[in-house]
Amino acid sequence: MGPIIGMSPDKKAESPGVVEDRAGLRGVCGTLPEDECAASPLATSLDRSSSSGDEELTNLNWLHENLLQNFTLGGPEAQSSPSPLFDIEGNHGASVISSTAAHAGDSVKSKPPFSFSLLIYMAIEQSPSKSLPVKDIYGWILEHFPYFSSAPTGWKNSVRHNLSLNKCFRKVERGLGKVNGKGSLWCVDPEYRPNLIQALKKQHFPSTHSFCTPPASPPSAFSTARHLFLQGCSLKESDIDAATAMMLLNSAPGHHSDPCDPDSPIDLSRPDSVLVSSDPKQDHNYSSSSFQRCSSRSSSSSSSSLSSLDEAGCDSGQGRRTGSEGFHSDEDSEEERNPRLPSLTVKCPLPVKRARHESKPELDEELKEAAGSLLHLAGIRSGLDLSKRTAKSKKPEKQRK
DNA sequence: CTGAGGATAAACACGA
DNA sequence: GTCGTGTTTATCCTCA
Repeated sequence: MGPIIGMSPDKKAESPGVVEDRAGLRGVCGTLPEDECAASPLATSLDRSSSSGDEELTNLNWLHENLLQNFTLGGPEAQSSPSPLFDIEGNHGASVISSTAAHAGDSVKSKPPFSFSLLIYMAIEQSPSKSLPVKDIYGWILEHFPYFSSAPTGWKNSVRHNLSLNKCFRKVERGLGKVNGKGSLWCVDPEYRPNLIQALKKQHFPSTHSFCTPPASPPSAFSTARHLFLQGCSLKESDIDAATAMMLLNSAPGHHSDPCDPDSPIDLSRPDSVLVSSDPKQDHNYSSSSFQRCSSRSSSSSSSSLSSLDEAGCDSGQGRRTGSEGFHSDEDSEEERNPRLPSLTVKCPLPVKRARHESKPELDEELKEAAGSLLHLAGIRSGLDLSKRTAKSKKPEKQRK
């Protein structure tokens, strides 16, 4: 799936000048110590990009090099961290993303080599609270990708479009009863995080294999970067499959952290936080088709288990329409039956999923507990009336022409 | 050629 | 009424 990487670099690629680029670099350096910034690979990246032009967009050497350096900078602890990307305490993830975004941003005065989904993802992940209002997302993107400062305002529309359409992103109401007002917070649906990561790692590199089994001599710069990236995330394809299986067998509702609660970071090393399908048909997540192209050959093992998951109707429950976005699933119809729930409602890997593995009463109990906890965290009263909430959440039928 | 993913544009609704 | 935000639809482009 080229577009993620390509992102039509040629379309509006030529615009912001060096001055803006520098501005972008400044913004980027804001995330780094000054001395580091001075000696930063960013500079070289910038220089390189300035001199090499837009064709560099599809050349992710910058990412490779900078990621490598970033990991090096991160030191042993960073590398040993089970999940640096999502290690909220350590914030390694933030630095990785920051660096990645920064390098991407300053390495181009043209469009960043990331899809909007990834940009949004990075923005949100970089925020302390792991949730941002669109405005801040705009700001983050502008800060790290100066290209957009001079780009037509349509990109904001695209951002909103992505937020709305992509299942990866969930809206979190800032206050109770504020269902449709301005300024909702957006967070990354933990269920899709692995997929976003996959999108990142698979970006531009069709060969999953190269990632899983890093060759002595890198087949390509980015595959190495991906490898390192994934090392950092402790997330490998095999892990994903294993995680899926584990989830089926062991996951308990209580394990599901509040997706939008910064205090309950998603540990990717935890099976239940990794709901990823490697199976193209069951993959209703990020860039399913690209995954299909990239990895379907390598993992059909998880398809059966995932299909049972999907059959059970485990979705975000938001009933987001997939449209032409990257989240197609066979249970789209299920989503339609299950219209979008208010954010912070229990989302779920849920019980339904495991209906075939557990007795129903136990299941309901767990569901209630989990939902109650989440609602409590969210400050929402927990009168777990899912059906009611579902109905309520259903936006008043918009009378569209 | 086809299908999928992604980008973009536009229209519309809603709330502040 | 305006603006920002969120949703939805349509269209185009690129890539495998």
